[in-house]
Amino acid sequence: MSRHTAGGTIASMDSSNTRREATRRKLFEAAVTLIAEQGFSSTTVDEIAERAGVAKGTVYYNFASKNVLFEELLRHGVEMLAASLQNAADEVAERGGSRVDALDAMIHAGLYFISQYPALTQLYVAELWRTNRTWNSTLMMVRERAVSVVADVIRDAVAGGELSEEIDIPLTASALFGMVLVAALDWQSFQPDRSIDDVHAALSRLLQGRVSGHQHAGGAGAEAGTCPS
Amino acid sequence: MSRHTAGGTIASMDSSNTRREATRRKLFEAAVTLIAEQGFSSTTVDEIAERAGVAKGTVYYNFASKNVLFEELLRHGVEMLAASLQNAADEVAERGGSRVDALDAMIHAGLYFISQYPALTQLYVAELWRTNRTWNSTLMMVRERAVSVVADVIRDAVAGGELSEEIDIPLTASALFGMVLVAALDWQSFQPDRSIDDVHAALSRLLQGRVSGHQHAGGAGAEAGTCPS
DNA sequence: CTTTTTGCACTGACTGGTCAGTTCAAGAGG
DNA sequence: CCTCTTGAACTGACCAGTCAGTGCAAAAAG
Repeated sequence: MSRHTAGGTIASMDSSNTRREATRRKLFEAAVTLIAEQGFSSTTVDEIAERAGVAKGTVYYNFASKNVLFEELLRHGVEMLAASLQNAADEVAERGGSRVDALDAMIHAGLYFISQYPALTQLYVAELWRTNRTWNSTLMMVRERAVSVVADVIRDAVAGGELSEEIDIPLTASALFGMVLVAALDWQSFQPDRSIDDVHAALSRLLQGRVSGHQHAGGAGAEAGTCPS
Repeated sequence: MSRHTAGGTIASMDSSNTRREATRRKLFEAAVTLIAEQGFSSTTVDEIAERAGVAKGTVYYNFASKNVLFEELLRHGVEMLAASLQNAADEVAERGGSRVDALDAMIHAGLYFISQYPALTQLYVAELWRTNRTWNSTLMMVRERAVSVVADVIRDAVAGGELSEEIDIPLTASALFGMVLVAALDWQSFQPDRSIDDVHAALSRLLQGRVSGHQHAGGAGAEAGTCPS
């Protein structure tokens, strides 16, 4: 019989109240910053424990291994990001905005997320394209989860005629994702004083093709030389 | 004593066809793939030596330490990339193309470079935004070197009236860089069969604002450029 | 009410293994 | 003969994971 709470099953789910859950959260927080700074391999479990203010044994009481701690961290993080992006898109849809507006809102949400969790973002970028790593499948899933939110909106926009049918949906989603990712990391690293709206406006401008002053007036040659055929 | 290596950095510059230089190149090649796969910390010097087909002692005869080997690798790699981008831009300029054409050519050159040196690219992405690392200043320099090539062309384009004066040059350069980087890594990782021109066309389309089907009146004219099929 | 039991959550010294870097004598090569 | 390479043995630091033990609050027993 479990002496604590009535049902053991529920007790383990019950996230916010238990002492254990608080410890896990502290460990996540400690791990994410340390790993973002130093990388996974050069971050020691002792460091994580110290930063979290617990003993090393506690880490192993709460997570099966350093690897498992990291995987759960990745999963937890990407759920937050995906939810945040999805939410931004949904809000625009409810308000009756277009899909393109939704994409724009997602860029804003992405920028906001990165500004809130810069360490988590650094960490993803650093690990996402690495091969031969034990947690590769987790990383795959994580990437898919994030990019597909963007791809879905693009797909809807194409279906609704808002975007050209000729665009390459997965590639465009990736490119968009990368654009926001790298621009945001540079923003955070090198121009942290700029406002999010400022950065957002710059990216929007780039995307909407309003970068060029006199568009394609005479510049039809933009890719004339590059087309193979 | 091992000081001959430290002092011999310059000496090794002039001798480009010595036996030693060949060994160094083999070590670079071995190191870049291993580190891209596993990360710096979890790649051992023994592994690098084995992959390069030399003895461990040789590694330390040629490089002062594992760290120094890595730093020289980073420098060497970014010089190749910067030269490649610059070259693409210069060729367009010589042919009398516009700056926007030069940007487009740089995207192509970037894609090509990444397809040629995927491991090097992975490695940069993984390390570029990391803080608190011994070789941080090297990384800073490396990033600056690469992005500034792009930024310079954008600046010229703005000065020449080809691009709007309202664009944010450094941020746009970063965003562009990130777009190509992430799209290329996804291409290599998940759709390696696609041709470079196909990927290039998709990115050009995204950039030129011709993604949207009926948004900008100006974009309609050039729509013929659906090169891939 | 008090005493005892139970077991969760946590502790931190310890272990066994790994790895960067060293050393050096014996070649290889040009 | 001087530069470069080999290969193996060695050192010492560092680190993931273990385990015997502690503290505590709630439940059971008295």
